[in-house]
Amino acid sequence: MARSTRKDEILQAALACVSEAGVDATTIEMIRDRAGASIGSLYHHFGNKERIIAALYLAGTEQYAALLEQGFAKADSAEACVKLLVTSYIDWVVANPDWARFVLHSRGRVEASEMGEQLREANQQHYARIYQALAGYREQGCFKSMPIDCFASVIIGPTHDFSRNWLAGRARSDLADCRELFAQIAWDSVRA
Amino acid sequence: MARSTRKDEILQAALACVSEAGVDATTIEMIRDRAGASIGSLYHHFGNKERIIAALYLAGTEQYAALLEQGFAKADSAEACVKLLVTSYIDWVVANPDWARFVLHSRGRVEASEMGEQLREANQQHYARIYQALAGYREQGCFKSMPIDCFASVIIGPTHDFSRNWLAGRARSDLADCRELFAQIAWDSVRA
Amino acid sequence: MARSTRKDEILQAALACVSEAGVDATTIEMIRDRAGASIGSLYHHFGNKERIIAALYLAGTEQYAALLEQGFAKADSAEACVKLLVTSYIDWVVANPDWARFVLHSRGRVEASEMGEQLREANQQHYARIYQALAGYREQGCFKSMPIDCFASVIIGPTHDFSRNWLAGRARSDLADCRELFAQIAWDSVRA
Amino acid sequence: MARSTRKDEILQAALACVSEAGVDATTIEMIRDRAGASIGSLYHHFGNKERIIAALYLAGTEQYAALLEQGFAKADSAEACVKLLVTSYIDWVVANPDWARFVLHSRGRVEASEMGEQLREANQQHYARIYQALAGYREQGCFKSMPIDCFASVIIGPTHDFSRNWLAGRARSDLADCRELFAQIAWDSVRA
DNA sequence: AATGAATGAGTGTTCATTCAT
DNA sequence: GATGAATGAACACTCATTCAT
Repeated sequence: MARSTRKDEILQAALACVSEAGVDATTIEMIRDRAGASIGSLYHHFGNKERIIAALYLAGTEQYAALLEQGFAKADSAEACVKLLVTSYIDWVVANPDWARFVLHSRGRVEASEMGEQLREANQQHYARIYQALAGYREQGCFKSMPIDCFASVIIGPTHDFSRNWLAGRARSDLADCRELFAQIAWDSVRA
Repeated sequence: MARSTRKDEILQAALACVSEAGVDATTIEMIRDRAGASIGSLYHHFGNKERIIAALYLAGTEQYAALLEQGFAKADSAEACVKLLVTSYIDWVVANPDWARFVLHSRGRVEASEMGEQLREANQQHYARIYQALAGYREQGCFKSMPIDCFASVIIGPTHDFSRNWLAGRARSDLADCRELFAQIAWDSVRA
Repeated sequence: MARSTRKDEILQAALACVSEAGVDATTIEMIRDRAGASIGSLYHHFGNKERIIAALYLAGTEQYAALLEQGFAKADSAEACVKLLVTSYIDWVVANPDWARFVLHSRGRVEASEMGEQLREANQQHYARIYQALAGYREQGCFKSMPIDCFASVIIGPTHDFSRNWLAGRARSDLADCRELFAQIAWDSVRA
Repeated sequence: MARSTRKDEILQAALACVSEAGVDATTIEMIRDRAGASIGSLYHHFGNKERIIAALYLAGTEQYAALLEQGFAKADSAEACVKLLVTSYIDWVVANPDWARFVLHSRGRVEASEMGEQLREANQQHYARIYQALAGYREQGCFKSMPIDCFASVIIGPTHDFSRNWLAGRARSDLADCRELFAQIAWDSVRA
């Protein structure tokens, strides 16, 4: 999709830096060094640091959204949809731990940045897509009645929490092994 | 407990700064200004910025641990214990949103710091206390069988996730109103 | 040899500062001010203060080494070689009092620094060159028998000592006027 | 002589610090720590850092002066006097390497300080004493004719130079072993 | 599109010194 | 005499950003 190799190289370098050192501790110089590019090049392509971080964030969430979209094509029941939210998230985290770490820890900062509006918009679309997929089942009374924001946290909360621990190296169990468990619990927690 | 007024003033100022601006954006100068102390005084009492942050973190988690400890005194069933974990967490977050925001976002940074070992130790004790409270019920078969780290995430995950959103101003519902809901779901998710 | 004007300007400014105030009392700001450069520029070119000092030191010793090398081309007797060590040192000090003051007072500090190894290497080459020039005469028995390190101090010691005093403004006599005296004494002290 | 134990303890601690780290790198806090005293105590006894350093310097030179004075009592010839200057210096350096290192490297700084005048006075007395001891022999024509400041450097220069190298760990030979050699060379260099 | 020298406000930190107890 | 909390000017250094080439 992206033609400019340079731009992608920079983004990859930025991800590696951010994953190792955290967003704040990552400097333009570190990214430049890792990308094998010049400072001028970074600024030519992205304008400033904030926009590099934002681009990284959006690229990360797009990946997950794409994975989810694929899943929705086949999910033909309330149960399948709910479990899909969990399993596709876990699949994405397992496949992209660096992206996941970054996205999980940088939401606040990107939201507060110059690019926050763009992010919130993307996020809204993301949630809208999910709610749209579930709206029918909801009206049919497939789910326990609860506020929509609680509903989201009940489904994905345990997965988020465990993923954070796993990504931080604090978990004993392997995330991939918990796929079915968390999916089942999510479904049990929200089914009517 | 703490005698030194100055030290506490500094810590309070640091909390306010960190809560408004985030850890990285908080400068020594901001804390100094807010505490009405001198730079030298900050360094006399804490040595460096990292140690101020770590002291803040430990003070925050101690509060929650104390609250939990009170609750355990009265919780006399598996259900009560599980629900207590949720409700006391929510109560603490609602009562101390600044501490909560800070603790929730700075764990990684403090763990990676000079004081990380001390923190991990405190954390271990914290979890040990919780597991000890639940161990008896576990052996009696009160809970679904699952890895211990998943067990923890299943109980507290939805609460953590929703609390994050609420603290970031992204929730429509009020956290306090979800107290019983999350407690009940936690219990339903882990009961045998 | 050096192309970068900026780098040389900074070094010249550093020499002036160090000569007036001493190494420790010289601040980056003083150098920056005198060089008419920005702080960033200093750090862009040298990395840190220590490396500025080390670069200065090496440049200074290179000058003297070059002067000595020129002299060796013409010195064709033991006496000429020994006297050359004294006279070229005095000539260098008289011509470059700032460099000399700095080199004489900062050897320990540079040796103890990050760049110490590089300095010791340069020094070793310097001494190796001198010993090589004298080795032949030594074997022919032109010199009194004494340990090599004493030999060096006997030749250059009075000159070093007086140069220190002269550079510190403590000498009544002028260094240049003592050229022949110290050269003759050096030769008399080591000749067989 | 000094009654106040505290004052001496502080001075000893200062010497140790200065010897290990250098004057500039030695902080009041380091001295305080080593002396087992309080900051207030240091300032009570000495007033400020500069005066601690100056006191240290003067104590060091007094030691050497006392040693020299003892020697003069027995030295009854030009040769004995000249050799005494060398041997008593070497004896003092060997017996007090820390003091020697400090004195050798801090003269300029102390001279430039608030206490500089006091030091210069002490120094003048020191040299006056030496010149007085040699004046008679000088008039008798025992020495080569040369400026008085060159005379001093010719006698003590090799010893100073070698002592510096020895104290810095750069000498192969041991200083004590060179006692007679340097004394003899000094005498040979200045005798008529 | 790329380069990298130059910029300078801002950061954490140090440390001699003061002074109330 | 002794203590140590408090002070704040001064420091080395960082780093996002600009811009001429």
